[in-house]
Amino acid sequence: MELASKYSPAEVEGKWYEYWVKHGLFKSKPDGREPYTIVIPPPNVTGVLHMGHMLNNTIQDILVRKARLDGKNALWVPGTDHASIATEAKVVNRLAEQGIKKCDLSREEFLQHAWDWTHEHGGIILKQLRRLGASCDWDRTAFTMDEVRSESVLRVFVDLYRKGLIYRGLRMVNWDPKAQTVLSTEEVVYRDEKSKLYYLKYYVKDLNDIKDVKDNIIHKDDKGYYAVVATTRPETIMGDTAMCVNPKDPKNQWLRGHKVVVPLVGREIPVIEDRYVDVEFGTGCLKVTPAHDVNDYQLGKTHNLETIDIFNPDGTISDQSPLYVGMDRMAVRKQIVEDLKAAGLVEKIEDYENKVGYSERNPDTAVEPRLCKQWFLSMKHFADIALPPVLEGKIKFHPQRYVTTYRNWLENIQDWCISRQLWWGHRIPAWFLPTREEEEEKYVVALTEEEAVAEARKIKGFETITAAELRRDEDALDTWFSSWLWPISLFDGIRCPDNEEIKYYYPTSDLITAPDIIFFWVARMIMAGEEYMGDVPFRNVYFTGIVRDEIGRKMSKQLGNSPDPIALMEKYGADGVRMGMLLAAPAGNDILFAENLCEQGRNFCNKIWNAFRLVQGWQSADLEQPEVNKVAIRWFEARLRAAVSELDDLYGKYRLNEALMTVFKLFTDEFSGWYLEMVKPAYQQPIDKATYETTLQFFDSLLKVIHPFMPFITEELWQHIYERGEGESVMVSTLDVGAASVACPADDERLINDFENVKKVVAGVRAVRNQKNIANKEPLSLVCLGADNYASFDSVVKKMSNLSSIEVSEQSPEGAVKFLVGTSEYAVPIGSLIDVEAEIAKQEAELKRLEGFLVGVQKKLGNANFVAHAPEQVVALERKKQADAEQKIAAIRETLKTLKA
RNA sequence: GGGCGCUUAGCGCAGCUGGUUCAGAGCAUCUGCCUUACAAGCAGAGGGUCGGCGGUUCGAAUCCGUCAGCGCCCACCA
Repeated sequence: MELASKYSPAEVEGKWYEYWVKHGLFKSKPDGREPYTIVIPPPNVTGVLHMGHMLNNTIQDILVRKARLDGKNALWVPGTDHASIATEAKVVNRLAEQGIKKCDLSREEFLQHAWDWTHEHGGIILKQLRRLGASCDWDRTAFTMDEVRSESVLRVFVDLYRKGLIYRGLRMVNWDPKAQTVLSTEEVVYRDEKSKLYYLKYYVKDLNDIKDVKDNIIHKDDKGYYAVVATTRPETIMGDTAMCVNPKDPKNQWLRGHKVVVPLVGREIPVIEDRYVDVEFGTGCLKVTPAHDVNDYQLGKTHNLETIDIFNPDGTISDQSPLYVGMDRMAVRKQIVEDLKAAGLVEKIEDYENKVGYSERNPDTAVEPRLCKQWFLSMKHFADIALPPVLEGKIKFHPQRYVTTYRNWLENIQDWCISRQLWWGHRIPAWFLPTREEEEEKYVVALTEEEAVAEARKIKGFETITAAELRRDEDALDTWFSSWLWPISLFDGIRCPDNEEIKYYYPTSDLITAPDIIFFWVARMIMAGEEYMGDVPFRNVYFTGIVRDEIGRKMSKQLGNSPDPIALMEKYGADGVRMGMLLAAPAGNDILFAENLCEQGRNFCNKIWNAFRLVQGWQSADLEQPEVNKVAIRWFEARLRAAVSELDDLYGKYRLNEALMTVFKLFTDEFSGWYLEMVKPAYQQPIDKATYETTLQFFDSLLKVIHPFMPFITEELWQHIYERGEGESVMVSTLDVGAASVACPADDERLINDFENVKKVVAGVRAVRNQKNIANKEPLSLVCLGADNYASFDSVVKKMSNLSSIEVSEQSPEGAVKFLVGTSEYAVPIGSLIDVEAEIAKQEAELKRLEGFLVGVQKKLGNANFVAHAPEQVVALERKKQADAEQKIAAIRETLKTLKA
């Protein structure tokens, strides 16, 4: 078979992916083997693959493929998330493009549109993952809103309600005026913002004269006495129902017991006193708007203040306000400042920097604190059960430092607001009973309408109620309220807790995710796992970094700095991109992605491809095995074994980029650069059978070792290197590097170490060629001065540096360049080519370096304290260093003597 | 305001409980090679007083303190 000199991924990737799927190689069923399970962090159902997914899923695929090769029953479960708020926003936008408003549609009609959208776009991202090589068991593809998952969510809601952990209550919550829904505290992102601090005048009512003015700071103008209130949000003054000062504040004593007038609005409000107010901030006077600020709400409760909600859900001013009704809050801020100025009610305006909360999903929308009745989950209990497994190491975080983050969050946890004013999601299984307006609301929580009716009939006065009279809560649940069940619900462990699958696959092995959802998702999965399975949902959590561009900016659509993953894969091949991603991704650090990293991946593919071309072109014959081949094989066997055990260690520590680097060097340097060059027969000459067969075995092993990182090219070549049966695949093969048969691992180690020195000898000769411009074709000879310490590798040195002979001599020949490897000295006679001056300079430089080194060692050994305190081995080592250095120095002096003679 | 982490070669990083000639590999750079597997390659080379200062120690990139710079997370000061 004639092969192109370049690997072309496009021709092989699709083919092998189909092959894997066709033969069900990604599938898993419970059996007697040890399970290895990963559940995918479900991407948004309408999402499109981005670089973050690429990184995350590459890592998952590597781990799952590695587990398969280790003979485990590996399962990677795919699925998508309905992403309630994000998807609903997209649907609303699309409808808007068609001129349809959400409010004009019934719930059913809207949901129909949402499902249409889901069916249209849903799964695009999963198809894209196939392109990457993701070895998911696709038959198990789940959706957080499919039947099993939905029923699980509702059951859990009902269960937690009955356990008293879910409650409904009026609380100050975070409101997203654009999405028009409440958000959890975790969904609010605070950003530093340059704003203004407005100092407004609140005139004091009925105050004409002030008696005791000591320490007080009093403002007065021709309209009378006034207090000054600093605020960043002047538009909320319409909701002011008090002004507050600290009772201990000396400068504001004069305001105690008075009433002040809200500027522009004209409403009289009392001056209340509370220690909460910071005396140092602004003027020490705080305006209190209980409806629109969390702290003000608390003050309002303590001081029994009126609450005036001046905002509509969409962020416009409500008719509760005397002014600006119907205007948007942001517009009002501008307008009211103008109006206040015009009325002379602004004392001053200062530049100010403060933090403003924005909706995580609508980054341009400032969140509005709002008083709302919502459903909450009590978190204390969950924090209590979720903390120990992580602190005790039953779940390991990689990197470990996230344990602290996790603990801090759990120790200060707030109740979770789980209701959302959205339609796209799991509708809350609560039904309201008909009540009169002034009555407290009555409701029942049940899995179905029938059960709800039954429940309702138990309530006194509603014994004959019918389904038609019940009104189901319109709201949906927070998306994460379904995601937190994912590792359980995927195996139907909520509905059927004793089924075979959940018992086999749970707890899952590894979770691969980004650190920004540690609270949203990771922590809550642990809670749900402990609550419903009584066990952790996974053993390890590997936190990936954030994918940034090469100058460190977060990749985003707005910046346009995010490459299209599909285009990248077309250009470099999926394997190349996988390698590129991983090269940039040390565990726990952000990854600075640059396209040239994919180039490196592509180049590596090419390297493997060409190594295969070489081996594949060999003809084997019944020849005696040359000595050099025997040595090469012994060495590479040892080298491969060492690499395999090193890899196991690195995988265990989740240092995948280092593992990849190990594999890369093993193949490029050790195998291609050394092994193949050693056994390579002369052009068009046959190779002996034994070497040929061993080489194929090595290649086979190497492909297995590389496979988790680069599944496609390894499959392609693995299929060609030997005759394979239909359905066979490198991904389910087993790796045997004969580790068990090694009588003495130390032998391997010594062999590898010796070989490293042999490489240095070869490099020494090559360096001579380089300096003297001696072509590789021209054979040289090598003289080992004193003794040939690596005589058993002579055949290697000869072949690799093209030597005609290796001799041992006490005397250096005339016109030779010398070099040291360890303490052994070598000479390469080059006759008239020698540049005596240059050689002297070089040797003298080396001499100087060694003498300096020797002085350091001697100083150390001359220090009585060192000799007395340091461990014996360390001292012995220093002595050896000294002896070695002295020996080398003597050798160089000798060389210099002959050079100068 | 609290917490966590980072600072080692031009770049992104490794260096585990202090001691192998420990100051490293990869990429980039430079030099020489189109040597019949691979120029998407091969053979070589240069490059860092391990952020500053102080301490512990016989010995510090490694441990401790401190300062500086950077980053992340959490927090209701208007």
